Amino acid sequence: MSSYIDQKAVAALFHGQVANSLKTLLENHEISPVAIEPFINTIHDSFSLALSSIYSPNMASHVPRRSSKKTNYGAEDLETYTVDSPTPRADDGFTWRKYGQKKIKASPHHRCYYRCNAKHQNCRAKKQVQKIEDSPPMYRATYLGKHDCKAPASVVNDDTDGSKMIKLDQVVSEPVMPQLATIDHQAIAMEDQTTDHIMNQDCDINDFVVDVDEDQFWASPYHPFSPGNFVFFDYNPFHG
DNA sequence: TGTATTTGACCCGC
DNA sequence: GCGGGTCAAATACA
Repeated sequence: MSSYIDQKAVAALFHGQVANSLKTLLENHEISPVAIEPFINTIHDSFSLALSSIYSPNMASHVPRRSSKKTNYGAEDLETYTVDSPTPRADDGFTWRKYGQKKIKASPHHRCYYRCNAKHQNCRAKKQVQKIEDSPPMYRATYLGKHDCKAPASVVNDDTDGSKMIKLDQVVSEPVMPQLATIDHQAIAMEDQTTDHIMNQDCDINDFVVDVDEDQFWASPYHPFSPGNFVFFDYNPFHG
């Protein structure tokens, strides 16, 4: 458990290395103060996420846990995990279709039910979103089951120095791949709390960490400043 | 007109 | 019976 926490914190800190890009842009006078804001938000949120990963009592919520209730109407034994976020984000890389909303007794807020809306793909993944705090606003998304559909992002190999590159199929305003990391054989979703801020400011920065052949890294396409370019933050705590 | 959302009813486990 | 999850008709919207 602590291993996962450390890795998540490290991952978030690596994410904060977007500061390097900001530094370069500032040195070259390439961007305006307005354009800087997404970077600042990214850096700020990355460190906040890192700290929360270490200290937050909610960190246990990121651990995959079995659903205690056996409803789901014939669904298989689903592995679930939860992600807390200050925004009720829906753009987590998949298209979700809302199919229900329920008032929960134990909470003053409604719980919303979504299922994967992948076209022509019989995906049975589901998602529940519920507001768990008012101030500051905090939402908890519970993901149930695995996606049978193809994620809207693809992984391609890069010939250079063994790096692997994430290529988004969608660009601005399209959903962002959720940050799925597999650590110790546990599926863990790492919420990118920064993406919403950035997306809301019409800045196309999509960041995610993936696990490919046990090598983890950040890939950050920095549109519109350097369209088509990806910045890699090699991250591999195992190979230190 | 097709698609997504809303919402009350129904189903199921405890 | 209660509470949570799902269904499906009605409604909204592009």
